[in-house]
Amino acid sequence: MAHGGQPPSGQSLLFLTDEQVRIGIEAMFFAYRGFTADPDRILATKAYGRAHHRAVHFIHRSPGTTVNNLLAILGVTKQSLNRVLRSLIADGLVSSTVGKADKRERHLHLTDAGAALERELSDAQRDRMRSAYRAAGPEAVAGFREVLEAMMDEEMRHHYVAMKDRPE
Amino acid sequence: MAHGGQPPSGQSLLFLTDEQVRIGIEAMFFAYRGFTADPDRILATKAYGRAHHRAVHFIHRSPGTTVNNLLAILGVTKQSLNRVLRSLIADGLVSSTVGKADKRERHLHLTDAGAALERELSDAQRDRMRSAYRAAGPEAVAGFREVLEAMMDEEMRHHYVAMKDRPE
DNA sequence: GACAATACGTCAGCTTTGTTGACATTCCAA
DNA sequence: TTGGAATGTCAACAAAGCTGACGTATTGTC
Repeated sequence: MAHGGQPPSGQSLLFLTDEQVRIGIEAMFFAYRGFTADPDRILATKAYGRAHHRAVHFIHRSPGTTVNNLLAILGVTKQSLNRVLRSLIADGLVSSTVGKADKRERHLHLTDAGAALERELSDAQRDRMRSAYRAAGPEAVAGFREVLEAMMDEEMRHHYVAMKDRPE
Repeated sequence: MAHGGQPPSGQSLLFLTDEQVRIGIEAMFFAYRGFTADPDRILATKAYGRAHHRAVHFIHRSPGTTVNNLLAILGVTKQSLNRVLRSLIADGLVSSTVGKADKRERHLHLTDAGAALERELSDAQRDRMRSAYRAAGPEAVAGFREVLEAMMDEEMRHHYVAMKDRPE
């Protein structure tokens, strides 16, 4: 199981030692904290949480998406998502309209106010991400994304690739 | 603020467009889910949660660490950490010993049972991380870590660098 | 047309993990 | 000896996840 300080089988595999992998694990932990810190600060002033941010983000990204589709992307139960959507709709940030082809479906859109919140949150998160990108350089960014993509569950990778390949 | 589809000022800055940065944000979101998925599955069978995993991980990493130090690394309140530590101590996974130099401090160590749990969780998480590393290659891994480090808050980066530079 | 499946919403109750605030204890240091 | 730091505990609460059950509207199928 490759425990302890055993030598790697070749020079080119040094990056696969337990020690190297552990550093990556800790990097993910500490970086994710930074990743969410700025939006969290904004949300705390508005009685919303990270769950609201995620919903707003993906509704912005896929306008008109259905509840079921959002459920699959976020990976939570409908009861959990419903609680979030209810407050966003009640506060006039998200609109829910009955589907034309299939009237069972609800299509979700951001209102102007919802779009404003989305932009405020995204700006904060993007600023940090952009700084990190600039500090690390384009080749590092390419590697960053490759490793993250390889780390995803199969289903999440499908969602990710589909969104990535669809221009904004 | 670089909104919309405006052209970047130069070819080399293409990776800094809002679109590129947004892809990175979504990659972080989806990848973090995979990152925690395997340990979460194991923890669910043991009446523990992610908070227990984090405590066990960093106690393993810094044997004898104090409660205060752990608090700074984990970034939670002492009450929240205390709840987790109490159950780990009660279950015989962690030992808490009064400090020799400063008897106010408690030094935390994993017991044999605690070390066994740590290894079980780390093995699962490392397997996925190692697969991702192998799939992406050493240069991608270097970029991955550069971007993550640049994304951290200043204080977290200090913790990270200190741990990174201290061999296991 | 009857009936099963789907999409959505909601109620109730529970868990984990975070938060504040208040307060006691122990110990070090000025 | 007194003040402050480190630790721990109790209580109350909130965010955000979960399961299970149920209702309604709509759609697809036999």
